[in-house]
Amino acid sequence: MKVTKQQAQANRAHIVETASALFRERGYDGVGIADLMAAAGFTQGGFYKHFSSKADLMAESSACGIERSAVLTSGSSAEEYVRLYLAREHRDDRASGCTLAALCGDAARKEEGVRATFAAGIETQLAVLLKGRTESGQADAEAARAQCLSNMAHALGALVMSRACPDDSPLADEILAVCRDAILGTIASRAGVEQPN
Amino acid sequence: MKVTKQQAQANRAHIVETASALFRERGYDGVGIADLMAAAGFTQGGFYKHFSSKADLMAESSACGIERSAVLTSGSSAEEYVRLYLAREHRDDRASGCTLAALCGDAARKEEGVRATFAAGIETQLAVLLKGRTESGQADAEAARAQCLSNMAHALGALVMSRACPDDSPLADEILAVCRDAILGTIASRAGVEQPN
DNA sequence: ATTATCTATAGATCTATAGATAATGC
DNA sequence: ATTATCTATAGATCTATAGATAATGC
Repeated sequence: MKVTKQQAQANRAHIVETASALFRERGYDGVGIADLMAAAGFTQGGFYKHFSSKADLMAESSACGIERSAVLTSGSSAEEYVRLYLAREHRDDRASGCTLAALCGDAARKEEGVRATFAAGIETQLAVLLKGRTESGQADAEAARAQCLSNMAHALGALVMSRACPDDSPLADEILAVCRDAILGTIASRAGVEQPN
Repeated sequence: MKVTKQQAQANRAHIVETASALFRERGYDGVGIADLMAAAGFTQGGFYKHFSSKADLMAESSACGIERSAVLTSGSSAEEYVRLYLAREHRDDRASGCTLAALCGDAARKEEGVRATFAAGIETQLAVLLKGRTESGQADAEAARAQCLSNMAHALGALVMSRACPDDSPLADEILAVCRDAILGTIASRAGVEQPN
């Protein structure tokens, strides 16, 4: 029954990734330890050799999911990012979509450890969005940070509002469309102002 | 033990309001029937003479909470609304704050009935925001609707992101501040364009 | 007679632990 | 000898129902 240390580490990582997807899909309270371990191919009893508690796993799997999408999107332009983020495909696929959007409502009610992970994740995603930009002055750098943070909140709000609507609701699509255009507008107006410099 | 029909109706309404606040504070899955009924001053057994199921109450209490804030905010200007919505006081008081923001993440995973309530609530709130405005043409009316919907998503996103951060986190305050300024900017620029007409 | 509320409980969860098993690792 | 995983279960939930109680409503 015992496996090699290397295999045990791989099993642990697999449990974290399975949890990341399941939590995004059903919420922290919608996934039991037995559910999760079965989905990962194990029985529930083994869980506590890997994690000290469910809250411990909530923080670790959320950090993993946020890190994963930061890496995935680090090559995209701001415009591409917005278009993909506010697409129907993303809205309808919570399990592999944005962790911040899928779980921020749940995280707000969980212990400090989970929320610290979220704050760190927001900073990680913000760093990705700011990566291509090279503002010269202090004031410009602050303005760039403010604009990216505002755009993140705008896109996240659109996604969670759209998901709260019934399936195939026109309103759900309208929300994505109007916010996509509004955010793309802020990106375009910035390009218009800065490129001439 | 029995009470008058009038009293029973009042008791029912009181349970709905208690549920509305508790759900906003702890989420749908964070409030049990026994919890709720005790908070309202009853025992759990009486619940099912008033409601057919917990899901039934989730939809009704959410509709009640959304309706309540629509009425409350119907006298405010767009600017006042944004300032109150993105204030620390609102962020830190989920129980009496925006129902859409407090529960949209939960609602996304609940049955169609709850989500239909949310879509209707978004339209209700949108109607309040558009009330003072009298656009002449079809195109202007559509643009006004798009802008209000976009601003709603932006503000809601800022609130839920801020709430997902640890208590007293600088990032949580920063999110509120940058989004408040960004949204106020869209309102001011509209005023600048339209007032000269 | 009807019924709003109460007490009590059935049946199904869920987190976490205890102890057994069978493989690794020294 | 150690330990990753398994089976089994304790103890605490939670939704919903059954039946008793004591008041209203006709």
